[in-house]
Amino acid sequence: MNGQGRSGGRPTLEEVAVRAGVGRGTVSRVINGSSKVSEHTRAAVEAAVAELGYVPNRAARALAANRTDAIALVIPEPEARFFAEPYFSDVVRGVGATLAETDVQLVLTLAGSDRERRRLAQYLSGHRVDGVLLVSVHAGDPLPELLAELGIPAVISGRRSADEALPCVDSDNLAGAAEAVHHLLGRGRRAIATITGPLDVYGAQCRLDGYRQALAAAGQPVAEELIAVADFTEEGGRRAMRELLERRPGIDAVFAASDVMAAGARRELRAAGRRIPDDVALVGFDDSVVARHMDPPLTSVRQPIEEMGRTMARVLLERIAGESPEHSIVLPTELVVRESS
Amino acid sequence: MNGQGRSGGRPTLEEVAVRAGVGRGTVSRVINGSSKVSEHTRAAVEAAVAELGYVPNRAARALAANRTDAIALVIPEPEARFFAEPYFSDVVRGVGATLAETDVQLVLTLAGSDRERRRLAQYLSGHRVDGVLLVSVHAGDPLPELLAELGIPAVISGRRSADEALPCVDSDNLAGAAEAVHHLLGRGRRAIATITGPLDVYGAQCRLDGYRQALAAAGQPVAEELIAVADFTEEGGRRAMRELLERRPGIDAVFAASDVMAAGARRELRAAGRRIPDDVALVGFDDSVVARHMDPPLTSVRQPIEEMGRTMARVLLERIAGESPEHSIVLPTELVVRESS
DNA sequence: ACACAGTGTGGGAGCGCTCCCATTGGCGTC
DNA sequence: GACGCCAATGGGAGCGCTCCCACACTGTGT
Repeated sequence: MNGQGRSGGRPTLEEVAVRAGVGRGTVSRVINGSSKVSEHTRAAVEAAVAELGYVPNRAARALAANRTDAIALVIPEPEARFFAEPYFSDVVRGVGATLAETDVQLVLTLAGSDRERRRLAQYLSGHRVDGVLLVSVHAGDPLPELLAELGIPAVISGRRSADEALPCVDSDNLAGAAEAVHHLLGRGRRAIATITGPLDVYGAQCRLDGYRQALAAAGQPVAEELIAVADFTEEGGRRAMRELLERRPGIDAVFAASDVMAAGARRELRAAGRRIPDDVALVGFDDSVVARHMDPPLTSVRQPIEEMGRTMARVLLERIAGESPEHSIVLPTELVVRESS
Repeated sequence: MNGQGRSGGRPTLEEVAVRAGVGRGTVSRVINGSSKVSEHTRAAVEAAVAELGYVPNRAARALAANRTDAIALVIPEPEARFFAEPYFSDVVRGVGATLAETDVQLVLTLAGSDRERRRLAQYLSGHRVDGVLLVSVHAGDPLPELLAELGIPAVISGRRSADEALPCVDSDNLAGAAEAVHHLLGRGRRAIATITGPLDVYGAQCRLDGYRQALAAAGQPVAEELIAVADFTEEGGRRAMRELLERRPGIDAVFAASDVMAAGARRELRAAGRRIPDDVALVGFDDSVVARHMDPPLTSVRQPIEEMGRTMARVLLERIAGESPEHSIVLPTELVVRESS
């Protein structure tokens, strides 16, 4: 269409300045949308930018301004796997959506093995990103402390406890679980069991609390024998279901704290000759693919994962900009009712 | 543990040089593992690096060396969705695994909407990455040409035709499909239908060819009425199945070119009162979560997605380094047999 | 008439690295 | 013993940007 700068390489700020008949500083001001530039000059610069097809050199900018315009999304690999399958892509989509409006790069960092985590720590020490998004942090994880120490802005999703030092964005695990149980009560179920995740995971704890609260709110006693602890895996869900059936054969509903565990429970129920939902109603959590394709399709609590991604990115950008927004954000869940209940 | 550089900020090359009692150039050579440095000097520099906790400033390096040490993974969002759910995370894991051994960053770029694709083109024009990984490129996509024009190294997965200009890494769609059909033949099935993806997608075409070849190899005629074209969606699979049953009620096996379409087909078969696998055997493609959790669990063709990611990254790095490795790599698939066949 | 803000604006001084040329010193050679 | 050669090293010159100080100019008040 037009010459992209005669002398070979990409055009530089300097060249734009010459072309527009102004100084470097002025072009820089225009590029950065900054303050005081006369309307006339601004127009001239913008024209020159357009003609030359000027794109700022990110490295030079980073070097001079001592920032990178990049944030890292840390994925603790092993977890990401069972944490509901589309979770990962949904988070990325959400984060991406927010970043699309800025000029910030998303750098993906996998930290599965211990070796990789060490690399990551090293990496972050190099201050190669302006901020960090942490997904599904685990109990003994040193990363949050490291980040705090290095003074790198960070936002967590899947907090480790009620009082997390870093800002958090989470879904309302408690309310979601409560809604699920409330729904089962509404269907006339009375012997409602629950299969929980590992209770040292805060989210799992919240879901159990939600279960308790919903029963309490309905004036129902909470029988401890109706609570089975599992580990978010299918096999764990199955085992838990077996225990529950042994302890209380009369169960007529199960709230599983994840779809995958619900899938395990379903297999066990089948094996025991229980029909779903006729004999036992089943509700899961996550609303993952598994839920949609289960037989019968599984009623499940949907988390607004993409929105969580968007929100996390937004909060992080605000933090980086030096604003101190809300410390903890809880997003509402939604019960998706299907044939299993 | 030790002082991280007394004067506040991160230590610089210069400071390491002073500390080691050598010149900047020498330190640079050591850092970059480059050529001629005496054993003695190298040791001194390495000691200084360790003591100071020196980490090279990426921006400065990028600016001076005119490279970025970053590659982009372009995700055409809308596609990524139905292209088997874990696809995305598996590719990322593979790519990450390869990059973990280098010092190259993975920058994630979503390009769902047309607007985003334009942004992306703009972005790439800025030469902000050393290379690009393209996943699931579509027929009319201008990206590959743009990249070629800009002279940016790139690698594609999911090529658009047999002779793609850019280097490709794909799974062996044809052989995978053939194996699936062969398997059905081995189970004694004779009226084997297939549900294909959109035939302007090269991979879908290959799978259909595999179906044809397997039948031909077994001396079976290929009846066109046993071929139904769909679109990789569940609903499409369902419709295709309905057509097939109308055209040829005696079908005793179906090879669907994706698990999601197989799920659609299963629903239709159920509705028609056909039992799986007793009346009709069903085989899918992708070996996604859907397959594992279907009822009955679905036999499916597994693609080595993570390995594809690893390979793509490897090939791209080689390209960037100026080597010209294999142009097109085809990775073997694997049939995972479950109860549906 | 003068001083004094207040806008816009130009351009020097780096940011921390790589590239590459110049320099050093040790050693083999005729 | 002078010469050449090469491995090893030092350090200047940028890379393209942002930051910020200094310098016009224009007005306004006295």
